Amino acid sequence: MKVLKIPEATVIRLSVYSRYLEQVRRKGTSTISSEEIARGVGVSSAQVRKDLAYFGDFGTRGVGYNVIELYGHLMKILGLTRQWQAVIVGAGKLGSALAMYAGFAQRGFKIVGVLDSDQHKIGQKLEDLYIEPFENLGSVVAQHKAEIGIITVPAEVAQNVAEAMVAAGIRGILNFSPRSLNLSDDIVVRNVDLSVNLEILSFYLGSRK
Amino acid sequence: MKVLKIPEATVIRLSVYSRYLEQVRRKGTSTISSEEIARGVGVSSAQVRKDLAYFGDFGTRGVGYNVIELYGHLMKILGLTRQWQAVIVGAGKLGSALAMYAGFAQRGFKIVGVLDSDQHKIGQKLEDLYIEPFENLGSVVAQHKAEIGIITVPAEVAQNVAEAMVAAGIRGILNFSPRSLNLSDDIVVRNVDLSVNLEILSFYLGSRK
DNA sequence: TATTGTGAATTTTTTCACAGCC
DNA sequence: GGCTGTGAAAAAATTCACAATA
Repeated sequence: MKVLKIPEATVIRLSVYSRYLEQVRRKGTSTISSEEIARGVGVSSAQVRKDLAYFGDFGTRGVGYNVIELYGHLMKILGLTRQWQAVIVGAGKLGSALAMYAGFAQRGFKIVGVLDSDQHKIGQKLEDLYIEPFENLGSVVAQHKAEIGIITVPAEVAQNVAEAMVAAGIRGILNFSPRSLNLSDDIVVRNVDLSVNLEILSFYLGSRK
Repeated sequence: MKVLKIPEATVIRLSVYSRYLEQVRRKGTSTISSEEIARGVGVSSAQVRKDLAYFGDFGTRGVGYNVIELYGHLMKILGLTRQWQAVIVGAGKLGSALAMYAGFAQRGFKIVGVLDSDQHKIGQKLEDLYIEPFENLGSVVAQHKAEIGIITVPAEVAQNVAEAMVAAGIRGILNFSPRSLNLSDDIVVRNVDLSVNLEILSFYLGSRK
């Protein structure tokens, strides 16, 4: 095992492996081979072994991987052995749904604030949170030590919101707006443009009939 | 220009270029260089030219690309000059938000049905749609000629829902559940696991401080 | 025997750099 | 003079294939 730059595709797959293992673990299986993991998530077994080898020798030749152990390693690698605090800016349909989405909490991501600049939305309740004025961003981030920001505002204001987040101390941004953000490169950004994903389906559907 | 296999990364970028051009077009700019597009979306200009070259010679040497023309080409390539009908199965937080999400309609994707098997949800109104029983899947798909299915159900039932979609005639699936789907390979599948994206942020945030 | 870990080979993707053209 | 289109070069990611070993 050598330490070097990890392909982003590897990081994505590690996250996928970890969920698959979580599920395998619940069934009580104690040992698993790279071949089984591969089948479970739809990649090659060599790929699984290569991905894992970036981080250590987790398996036993002739036997496979201990499910609980490997799961633990992956959670550690992914930084999921702690809780992360996140704020959402943009309390439209998507932002509100994400604020209440159970999937995030299950993996240790806690939404500590939902902000918007629309007077009509401010004060509305989303489960146990109230929508707050965007101006509160700095204090919410500071108070809850949030490090992750989720952007669900229209494209036109995404850059401004991103800059405000960075000024407030946010270090990583999940950007649902269809606008590429221009930020200092010590800020980690992931773009999740939902329409892009439908458009990719459209491309492949269109060209095959 | 040669016709050969298009990298998926290229398809993703084409979708991103098309949105950037839409925005440029609204400002009234008539001509744009690969360098400007590159800056606008955060890739290299050679990448932009290479991506476009898979599909044709759209530019003029010494001048650049005609914005409206190039936009039209991209929309055509992506299969977005028509409307697509889509059904959503799973009317939880996420599914309900997606059903009302304006971003899809803006790009020609029309949600024609939202289905769930929970008696408490059936009959509820989501803007101009009513949540229908999952059993209606076949008839909804047939009636509206839906070709795209969006899965927002829990992991345990995702595979079943996917198979029912395929049986109903769906050809492309956007899968928001954290489970890899096992389907005949003439079905186009895109996985959009929202937690995976947060976990990737977590990985990069964790390893840099 | 079964399965990992990993160099080497292969394939894919990106970048370079410049001829060709407006 | 400026910018595209594209072969060639470089870099990155994946697959192969097998020695190592429980």
